[in-house]
Amino acid sequence: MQVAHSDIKLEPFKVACSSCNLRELCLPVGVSTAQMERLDEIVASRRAVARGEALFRSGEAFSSLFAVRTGFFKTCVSSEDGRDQVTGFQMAGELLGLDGIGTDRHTCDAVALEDSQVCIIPYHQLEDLSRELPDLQRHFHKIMSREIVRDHGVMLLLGSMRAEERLAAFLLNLTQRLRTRGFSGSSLILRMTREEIGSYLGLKLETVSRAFSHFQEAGLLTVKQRHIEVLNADGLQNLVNGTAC
Amino acid sequence: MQVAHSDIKLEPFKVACSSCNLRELCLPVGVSTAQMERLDEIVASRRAVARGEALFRSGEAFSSLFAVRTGFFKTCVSSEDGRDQVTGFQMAGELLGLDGIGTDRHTCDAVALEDSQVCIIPYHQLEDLSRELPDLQRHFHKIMSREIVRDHGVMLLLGSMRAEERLAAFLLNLTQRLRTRGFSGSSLILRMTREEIGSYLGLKLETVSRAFSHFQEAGLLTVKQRHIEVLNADGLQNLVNGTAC
DNA sequence: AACGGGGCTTGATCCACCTCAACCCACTGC
DNA sequence: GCAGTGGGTTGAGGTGGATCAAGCCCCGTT
Repeated sequence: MQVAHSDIKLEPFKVACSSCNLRELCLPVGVSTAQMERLDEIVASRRAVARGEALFRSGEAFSSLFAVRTGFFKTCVSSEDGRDQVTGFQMAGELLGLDGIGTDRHTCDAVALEDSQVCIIPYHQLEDLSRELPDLQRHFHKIMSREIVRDHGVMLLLGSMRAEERLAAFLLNLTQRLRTRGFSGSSLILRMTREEIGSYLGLKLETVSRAFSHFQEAGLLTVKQRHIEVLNADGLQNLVNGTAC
Repeated sequence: MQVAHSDIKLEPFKVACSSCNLRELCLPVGVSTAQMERLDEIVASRRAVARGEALFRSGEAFSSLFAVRTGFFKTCVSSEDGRDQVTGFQMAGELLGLDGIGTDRHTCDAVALEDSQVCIIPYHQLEDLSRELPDLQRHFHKIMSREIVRDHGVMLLLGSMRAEERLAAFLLNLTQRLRTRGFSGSSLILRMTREEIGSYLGLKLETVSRAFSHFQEAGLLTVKQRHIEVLNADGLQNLVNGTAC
């Protein structure tokens, strides 16, 4: 074993959207290759975030957006009185930090659930560039809009679904996003605890655990720790739709 | 009385952000008076929406944003299986339609809760103009970001608060926004039904009604139909904070 | 004045989820 | 190997809010 300098932390390689395999998922969607060089100029560095570490915390000054390059994050808001709510889980190609634009301060915490890397997108440079590149501007707006639509979907879930429906919807959403990224979509490893899932879904961890067990008994999936094997995605979908009672 | 043409519906007057009394709340915040003339060019018309009527519905093609000029709206999403969730209430100066940017289709319904007027903001023209006016661009981004932050707040509410805490938080939010608009903040008239409040808060209308009655018994406010008089805003705030059990 | 209806209130009962508690399992460090 | 620890499961019992149901109030209509 002659591994040298193995714990490299920051960009040993040039970061470049133009050569990134996530460019069809991430910020550069719709930006021509010629224009992407301009984007490469401003998205010039990466940052490693170890599991459990925060990329940013609520209250910190906002200056950059972050694109998940590898790994997995959660975002959570908390109220003064200590209430805590996971507002989302982010995987490769997804943007973190949009909440900070409104007040120039981050309004939530972003915590890595596994060792991760993010690309740093200096926000003011992005604004400047998006004035020059309409395609970039358009897609950036779409990303923000979709975040709003996603949030509305979560409100629907929290406001009107029962526990098992919520968990089924959550699992289908996860597998869908994994499939978009070229993963199987039937076999997945949860990066978050039952408690974090529960917080996201407005449930207690015991309820999440029971729902998993029940899904397993019903033959919808198998659970082994954090490893989930989805056996009957349609069954989960029916649950979400209220078709199966 | 020599009023002629009194039931004018659409812009008899020139619509102009520059002379609008909502300009400190609405899209033009931060835009200089010189630049505001450019905005006036694209925000050229208004639309009246009668109580109960939809400004737009989920699935319709998206082409414009709307700024509430007068009146009151709700937005709601629904799932295939008929679940319904009110995602927000909008008053003067607030923007409607941001959800449509992501997919070029509206993803929710916007319904007037009283006779209302909106200013029409053709979206592509706004994009074009915001490339020329950095102040406009910046504020537009802030508006979208704040919508995301607001949604996170609703998730916190839906995911971790009990019924009375939710209603208290809702009322404080409403009075806060009314105060920003120059209203008293202690006396308000609800434009929505108990059922709509319940949908927004993830509760049944009976629960909302009981919570109101309980608040009244506790001397926090008086309820007469849709007329609410807040007597003890701090008391409501304590409820939200969990200070008072 | 009577009628009708939508919105609201209130009571009684039920049940989905929470709470509390015990225990298990996988992993880590000694 | 063994103890410690954090995460996960499962059970028993409690409860907040849903559900079901009755009746009221306000208002517009006849």
